[in-house]
Amino acid sequence: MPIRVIIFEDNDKLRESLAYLLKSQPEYEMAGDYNNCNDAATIARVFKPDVVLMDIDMPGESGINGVRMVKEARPQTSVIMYTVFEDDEKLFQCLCAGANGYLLKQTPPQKLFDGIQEVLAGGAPMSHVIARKVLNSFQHGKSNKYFLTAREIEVLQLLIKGYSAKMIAADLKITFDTARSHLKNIYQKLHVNSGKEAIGKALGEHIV
Amino acid sequence: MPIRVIIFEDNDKLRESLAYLLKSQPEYEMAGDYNNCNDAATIARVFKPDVVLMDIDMPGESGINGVRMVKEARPQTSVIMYTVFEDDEKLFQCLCAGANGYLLKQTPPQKLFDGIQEVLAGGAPMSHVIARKVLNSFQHGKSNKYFLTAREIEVLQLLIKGYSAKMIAADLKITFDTARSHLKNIYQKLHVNSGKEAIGKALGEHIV
DNA sequence: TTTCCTCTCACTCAAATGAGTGATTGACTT
DNA sequence: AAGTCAATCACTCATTTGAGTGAGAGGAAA
Repeated sequence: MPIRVIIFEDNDKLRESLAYLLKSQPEYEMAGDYNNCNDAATIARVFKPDVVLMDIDMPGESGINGVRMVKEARPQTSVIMYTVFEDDEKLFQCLCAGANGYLLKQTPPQKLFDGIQEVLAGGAPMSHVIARKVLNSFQHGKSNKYFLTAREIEVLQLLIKGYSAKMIAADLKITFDTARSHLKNIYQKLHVNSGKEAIGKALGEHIV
Repeated sequence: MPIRVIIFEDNDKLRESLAYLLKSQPEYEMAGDYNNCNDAATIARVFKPDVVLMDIDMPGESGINGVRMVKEARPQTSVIMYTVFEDDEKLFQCLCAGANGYLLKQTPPQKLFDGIQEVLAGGAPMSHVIARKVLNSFQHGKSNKYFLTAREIEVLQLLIKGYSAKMIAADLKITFDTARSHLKNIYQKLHVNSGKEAIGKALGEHIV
């Protein structure tokens, strides 16, 4: 019995070439390919795919919601994210939404096929970079979903105590500029634009 | 049966004149007067006072701990704080420690006697200023132990959302300077020196 | 009536902050 | 050997912030 695959990908060329590749392999059956995932739930229910390849950035519903919809409609379907982005935040959201794998588009087709086999075997195919990030997120005890480094967490903790950049620098025995550099990186990872927002987010989401 | 009173007050003159006043009234019995409350627990247990007059700022154990000790040693003893300070923070701490009344030292002796009667009748003698503060602290739903005004709470909530002074001003339709004015007042009441600290304290102590 | 408090607004000044950019080092991976 | 990444440091620039001080208007309380 061939493996039923559905693709959600708004880039027409990429989607079609992927579909062509899969169709050319006897062990796969293309059950459909779409340039948006607005009806992902229905599609999953009707065509009962074994595997879904899902892009993240698509017009209309994002692939993140796409995962959610597919998984709610048909939990036994495996969903593999297939995207150029390795955005930490989106990565985490996809995993929370129930994605079973996360491959970057730089992945060569053969690896993609391997990934499909792996996910069907109960595995979790991930690009190396992604895998490390996921693992790291569990090392630190907290819910470090923004992938802050150990040093950045230190800095964030001091920031929450109300320390200024100068005080943080003194406390950690680093330069003023280094402290500010860490702060800037933290703000980026947390998607905020100020220390105040960072503190609010950190305390609100129990990052530290 | 005379009312047994004990005074804890480090100002010798004030303590002695209070003691003298009380001794001159037949309905009161001075059970002791001390310039510190380090042994307040023992004293309360041994002399079983009906009422304790307690200063806040004393060498050694503070009057705040004094209240706690007396109340733990002998819960049926009524404790009246008698102090020059109307510091919001200390006021709150005293109330939490179990004080039954809070009179300012500007209170004339006659009012002090009235207060003693009131507390024995199950009342809660408080200077007017104090009374209002205590009431206000319950109007706003939260644990507003820093006596922030309604407006200040609004501002604080926006601050926690990461708003800058400029954004707060726009949101509340007030001037930039007024917004900053509120912020400065909030920092004072919260005993902090920056918005970051204020956010930390507010979220940490569930003020909002 | 007078006092007190809250909210409002204004001005100044030094310091802190956010942003942008770039560079070096060392560790670890591939 | 080449590449990636964390951590370190540096310099600039416009903006924001904390502080200090002062003041007026309206309302509630004594």
